[in-house]
Amino acid sequence: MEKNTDTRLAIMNTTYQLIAEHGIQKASFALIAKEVGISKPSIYYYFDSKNDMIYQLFEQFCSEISFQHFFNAEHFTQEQFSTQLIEVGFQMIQEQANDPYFGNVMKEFLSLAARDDSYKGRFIELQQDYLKGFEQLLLKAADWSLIPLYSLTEKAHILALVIDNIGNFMMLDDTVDYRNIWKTAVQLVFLEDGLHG
Amino acid sequence: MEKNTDTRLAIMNTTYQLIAEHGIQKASFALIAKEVGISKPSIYYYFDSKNDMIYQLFEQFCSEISFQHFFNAEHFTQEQFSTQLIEVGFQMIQEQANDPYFGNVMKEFLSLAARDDSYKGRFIELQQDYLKGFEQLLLKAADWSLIPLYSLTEKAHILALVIDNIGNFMMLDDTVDYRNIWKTAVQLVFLEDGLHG
DNA sequence: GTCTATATCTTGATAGAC
DNA sequence: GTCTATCAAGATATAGAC
Repeated sequence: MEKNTDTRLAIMNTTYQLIAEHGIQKASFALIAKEVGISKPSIYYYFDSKNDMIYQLFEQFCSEISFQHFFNAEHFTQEQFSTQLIEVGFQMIQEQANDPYFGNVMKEFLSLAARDDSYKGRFIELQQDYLKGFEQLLLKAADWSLIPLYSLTEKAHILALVIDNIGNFMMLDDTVDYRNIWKTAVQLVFLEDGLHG
Repeated sequence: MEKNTDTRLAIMNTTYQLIAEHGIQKASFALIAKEVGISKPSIYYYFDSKNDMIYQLFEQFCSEISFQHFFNAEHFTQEQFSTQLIEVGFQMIQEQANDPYFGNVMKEFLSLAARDDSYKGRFIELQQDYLKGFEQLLLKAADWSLIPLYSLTEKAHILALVIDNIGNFMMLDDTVDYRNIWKTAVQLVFLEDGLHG
């Protein structure tokens, strides 16, 4: 039985928007059904329960914001390393700014993760991907003698913290030049006369 | 009529914990009353509605995490500036780590703020306090020629993003040395041969 | 696949006695 | 101030016809 029909996609897309607008709890099957234009019990043909449906949405959400999705180590060159790192950060900031639902949905999933270990575990994976991912990236830069090994891990984590939190700050205050913050963060990490043991 | 009784405090403290454990929606008046050891309608003697009560808790929560609460510009000296900044950050990290409910409650309020402008407005105030606060702090350091004016605003914002997000990351992964990340971030900002125009 | 009808539970809130 | 009793609304989920 093939269940990846248009109806199923319509339910998931509509739910994504309704979660952003009203939160998970208030995005009821009644509301979703009304918005999609079907009856409430029809949703149960595609999903076992509301929990099941929310979790499938969550899995899809996570796969689209992985470290690898944005930062591919193979695309970095010795000559343009920091410039490329700045550019990829810009793309990430832009992509999240272009999806008006992204921030709200993220906040909903984060509050879910605070109380549910399934969600929490997935977020831990995601976070460690970013922490380790930036570390691998800077190690590559160190191989090319672009930065020293000293404090390399801490620098990687600073970049992870900054790029991650820019999205949160953007939601509340859009008068700040976040691209410039990211650019400065990368430049500080790649300073020639940087921190030394 | 004096309503700041022990019962009122018990209700608020219990609610704070229950929100951390079950989220705002599932922290029902029935559950709160049971936990406090009173009947459900008794809560209405102290609060007009659930919204009223949650918002009062939110106001108290916000006042306890203001920039001024941690970073008082008058306590910084020319000789020990960066060391003091590192130390105050350590205290902030420690204080949040000591309250096991803090992170979860914060996530709940953030998801509320995504859909309610009253909450959102208060969070914007808080965020701008931190952004402006760090900027004022670095301006003071610049007056003392401890850092150049170039990229000063961006550096201040980097510090705000890092210290704020450390709390979020700590919740998911406690194997990372977050104190060292903060220390490195401050050191990068205060590098003698830093960024220049 | 999609529907109508309905069961069951939980919620925030009120009435009114003491 | 605190209680018992109760209401109306909204939630998830199921039964069963088409």
